[in-house]
Amino acid sequence: MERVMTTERTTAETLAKTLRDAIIRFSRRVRQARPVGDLTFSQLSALTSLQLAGALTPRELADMERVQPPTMTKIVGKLEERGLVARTPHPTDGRQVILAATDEGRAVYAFNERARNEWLAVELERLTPEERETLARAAEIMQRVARG
Amino acid sequence: MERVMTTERTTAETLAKTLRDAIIRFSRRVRQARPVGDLTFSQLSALTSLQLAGALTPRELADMERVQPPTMTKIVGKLEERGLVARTPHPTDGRQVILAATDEGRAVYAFNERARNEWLAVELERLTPEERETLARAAEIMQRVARG
DNA sequence: CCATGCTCATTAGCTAAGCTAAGGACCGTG
DNA sequence: CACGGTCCTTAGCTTAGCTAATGAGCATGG
Repeated sequence: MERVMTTERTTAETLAKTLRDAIIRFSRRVRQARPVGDLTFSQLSALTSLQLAGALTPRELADMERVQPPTMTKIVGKLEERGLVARTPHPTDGRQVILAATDEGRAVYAFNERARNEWLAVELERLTPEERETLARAAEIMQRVARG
Repeated sequence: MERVMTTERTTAETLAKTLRDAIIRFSRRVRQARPVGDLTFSQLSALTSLQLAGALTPRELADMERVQPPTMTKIVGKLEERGLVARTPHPTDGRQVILAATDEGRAVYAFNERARNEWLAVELERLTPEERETLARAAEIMQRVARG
């Protein structure tokens, strides 16, 4: 029992390091392939959450995206500058605002949903179906871990 | 054939989005769990590469880490401030320097190799062996994709 | 030996995004 | 009404990503 736990622990630690390294390299590579002017990871992720949820308060969006509210204020500020997100007063609470994707934001979201020229999608296309399946499963596991 | 390719393309695009979302959430979560004062992802990754390679020029390290040289200059500067990395003149080229981990840097690396209290390692320990295997395989695939 | 083109690392300047602390407006409750 | 709590934003700081520029140094050809 002690030996089994030690083995699992060693495996988990090695995996933690391996995963961290892989993610940082992968993320950098994807970022480098992003055309200048396109939305950043954080912006696109926020827009996606907004689109899927319909409308959210900044607090809700920050929680969903796993950042603190001031960070989300900044990200949303950028999206708003680009006309992709709009704010309206909250119906019942004067402290709050409601964020929602604009028509243009929805168009950008839809475009990203089917970005045929995107470097990452092209690279993933070159993997075997098994490898893609592995990545899909890993993504699901990571989302679960991130939710805590 | 056309249908198969369309299916693969759709799958790859969906996977690209899924993977991006998972990675950004996961990365943020791991970052939030990092004790104040610990090395950042980028710093730890650079230190790891240095440790494993023994010694590198800034250019080599930047290439290995997939960033531009000025970025690596900054990251290394931080590591140097903390006494984890040292510079020596290049033996034959006056333009270059050699970077290597210090004794302290090696100790930090070794500590991170077996960080038993690290949040991520603890979380990974709670997964099934199959799930860990999936993540390990995914990490390998991501490294390969990142190398291009 | 000299001129030239190239390479190296760094600095400068900018952007983005992460955090905590603080401030002001607003809400809910006793 | 007073108070405690919540909301979003601003302020201030850090880290890290990029491109452009700079000055030192190297390699090569004449």
